[in-house]
Amino acid sequence: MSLTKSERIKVASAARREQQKGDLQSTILEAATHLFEENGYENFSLRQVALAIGYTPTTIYLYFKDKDDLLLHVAYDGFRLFGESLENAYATKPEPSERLDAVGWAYFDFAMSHPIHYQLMFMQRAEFLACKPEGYESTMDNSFGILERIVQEGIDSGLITPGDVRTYSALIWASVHGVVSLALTGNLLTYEEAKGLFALQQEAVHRAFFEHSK
Amino acid sequence: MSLTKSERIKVASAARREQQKGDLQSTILEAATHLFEENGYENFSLRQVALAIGYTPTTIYLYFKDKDDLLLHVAYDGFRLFGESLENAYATKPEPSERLDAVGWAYFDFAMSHPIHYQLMFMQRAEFLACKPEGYESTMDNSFGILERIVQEGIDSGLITPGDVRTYSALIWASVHGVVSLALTGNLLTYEEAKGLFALQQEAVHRAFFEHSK
Amino acid sequence: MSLTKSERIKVASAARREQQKGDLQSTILEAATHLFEENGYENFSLRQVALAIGYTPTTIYLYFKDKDDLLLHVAYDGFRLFGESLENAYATKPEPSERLDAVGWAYFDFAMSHPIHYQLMFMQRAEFLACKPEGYESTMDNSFGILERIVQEGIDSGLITPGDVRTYSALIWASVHGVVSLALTGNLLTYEEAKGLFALQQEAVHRAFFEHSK
Amino acid sequence: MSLTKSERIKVASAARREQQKGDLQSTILEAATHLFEENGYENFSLRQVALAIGYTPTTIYLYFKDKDDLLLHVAYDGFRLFGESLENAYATKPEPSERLDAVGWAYFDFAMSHPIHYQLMFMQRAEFLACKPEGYESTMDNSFGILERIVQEGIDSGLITPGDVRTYSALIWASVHGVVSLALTGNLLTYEEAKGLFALQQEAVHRAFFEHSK
DNA sequence: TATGAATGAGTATTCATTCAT
DNA sequence: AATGAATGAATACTCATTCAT
Repeated sequence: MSLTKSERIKVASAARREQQKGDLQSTILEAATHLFEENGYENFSLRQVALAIGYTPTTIYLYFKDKDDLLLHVAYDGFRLFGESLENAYATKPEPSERLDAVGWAYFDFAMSHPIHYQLMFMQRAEFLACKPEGYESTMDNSFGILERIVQEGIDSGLITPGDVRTYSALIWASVHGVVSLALTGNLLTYEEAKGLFALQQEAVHRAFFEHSK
Repeated sequence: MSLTKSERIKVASAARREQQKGDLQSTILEAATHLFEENGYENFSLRQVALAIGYTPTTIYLYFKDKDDLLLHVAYDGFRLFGESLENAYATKPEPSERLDAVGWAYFDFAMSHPIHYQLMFMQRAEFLACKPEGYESTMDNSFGILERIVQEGIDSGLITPGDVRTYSALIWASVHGVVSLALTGNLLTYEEAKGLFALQQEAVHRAFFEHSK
Repeated sequence: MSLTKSERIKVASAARREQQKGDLQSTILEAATHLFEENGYENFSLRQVALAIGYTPTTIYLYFKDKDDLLLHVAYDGFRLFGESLENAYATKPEPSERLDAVGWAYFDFAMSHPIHYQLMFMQRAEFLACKPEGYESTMDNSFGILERIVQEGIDSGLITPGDVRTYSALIWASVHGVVSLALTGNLLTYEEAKGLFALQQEAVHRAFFEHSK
Repeated sequence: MSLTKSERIKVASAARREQQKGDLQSTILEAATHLFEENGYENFSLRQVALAIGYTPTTIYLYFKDKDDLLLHVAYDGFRLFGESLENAYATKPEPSERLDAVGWAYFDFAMSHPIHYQLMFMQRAEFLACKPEGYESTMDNSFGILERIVQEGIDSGLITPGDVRTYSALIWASVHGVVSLALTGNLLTYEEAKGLFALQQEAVHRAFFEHSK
């Protein structure tokens, strides 16, 4: 395009403001999330976010400390959604075994429908797991916590051989993360293959932990 | 130092040429690999590679199509080393069960001692798995092939319940990849924790596949 | 901290208002002076001043025309303090010769204990000497005036060879300024060296002007 | 102007190359020096230098490490010229006393005809005195050295009371620097006033050091 | 085979300032 | 009297890449 930088900004600037219902912070966050999912981690830039919403790059600094802060918020929106999905899945079933199953599939579904997000959260910037931007609850702890809760429930009800809850949970997590992350990188697996694999993985986890429940 | 970029290149240019025994392609590749492991994926740049070996950035284009091509070769060196490690491990044992164990630990060791490489190969640019640069054999297929070979041997000798070899192998791979990739991202696990987890994972895999071998 | 700029302002905004006894103009000026002495001329910014006192940058424009105006006032506070120091030194002694000595050392001490200020006043923005912001008396004239007064007194009492008072004063000023400004720039002299040099300079000035007083 | 950034560059780019006789390094340095003298220390920017010579900002980095390195070279060109002027003045006279006089006026003349340079060298970035970019001799040491040489000669020939050569020299330097730097900052003195003052200063220095030579 | 010279696009960030409220 | 929202311009710097030689 043969438009000056400022011209391009003005054009975009015209087309905005109507969609600017909520506050700008949300607008930025949405745009950022969208662009992030479109361009991936490496090509994500503040400038593009600004351009996309028709504001000056400077403006973003009024709502987010810096690029990383914005990215952290993008990630955290993922954590929240992720946590909610798992929580919902957990709530749909009464039994530890079924719960593990449901939560597992919720995990899988989240990863498959928000692949870029999943990668940001668990593969590229996993250290975000440790930060909590203001106004957010630590949903990650909750997410992993669900797993631990289920395992504990399993042990309490005699379905799972007693052992270190944290280790058990980590093992389960690693299992599902393995399939999922393979599925997400490099088109190694089709969705169907990934699904089939995950189903087997789930079975294996169940067999490993709930064997004597039969 | 207060040296211009071009000056710095000249300085480096002086100190080279003697180590330039083999052809330049290898020299570049080695330097690239080294710098890549040092700086990581995001901070890897052609200029630094050029600087490191005392050549102009331009020169690199005589041997590699572009940055990505160079990176592909870096990855492939990883695949070759990876393949050899697994192959060696395989060769040390006669039994399928032991072989799976040995190969698994070789896998773990490779990932832990070449974390950046592992991430490039299997997490960041896993699509490289599908490309084969000229002059390379598809060593990846070989690597995954080892797994398939072991599984097939297990089935043949009646230790593993017959089934889809490819699926079985993928399942095993996903399991180990899960622990390893968790261990590599974001300081979520210490080396010791990762090792412990991997041991458990190995056990689980064995139980799942070789259960009736006892 | 991961606080947005506007958030940080709000936080600061909370903790203020109690210290805001006098009018805001003074508060701003104090903070500006402080920050200026801390960060130096080049890194002095309105935003930081605003942040420091818990007000919006905009607010500063209600009390000062622009950045330069604020800086001018900062400088003028320096001039006032400077003038007072010299005046005090002058008052401590009855004799022209002693007065010159005392005033000289007051000059030196001011420069050494307010180096950033001295540089602003006499080296970076010496044109400020010519401006008088509203509500200020031209204290600079007073400062230089002291010198002229002393010289005049010296001439009147026969201690100094009659001559152009203004020129004599300028000469003296240049002498002390020479040592002081060398001492302030670039770590060329230690404090002790500067002090020694200044003492010699003072002697030279005395010899030059009060020679026949003995 | 309503020109795109790249358009403006191209326009300038057209008008160059003919003046580009020597190598680009010199061209850049000249332009930098010119712009520096025009805009002063604070408004000196790499972009403008690039624009001025019709090259991309990037190009400058091929010849200078960074902004400061360029500035250092600008300063050093000043030091060289300065040193040569003093050296020449020194060479014109056989006698210490005359030499001091000649060198003093050379000093004054340099400062008056390269005011911005003088400020960079001795007032803003006096720490440059300590650095020597490659390919340059430390001309500053030489410059101050001339002073010391003269003083030593004066002592040797019995014209100057024996004493610490370095201190004597520093004292003289401070004296001339005092007048000069006053003259350069803030339009406090006209050229004529400065000149008159300097003449007096010179006299004073002579009287102080060569008194008994008569 | 290799270089030297140069580009163009892009990056995050900071600043003084304005305007409507 | 003070703010919130936003701007526009600028900055240093780095990168992959190309082209003529």
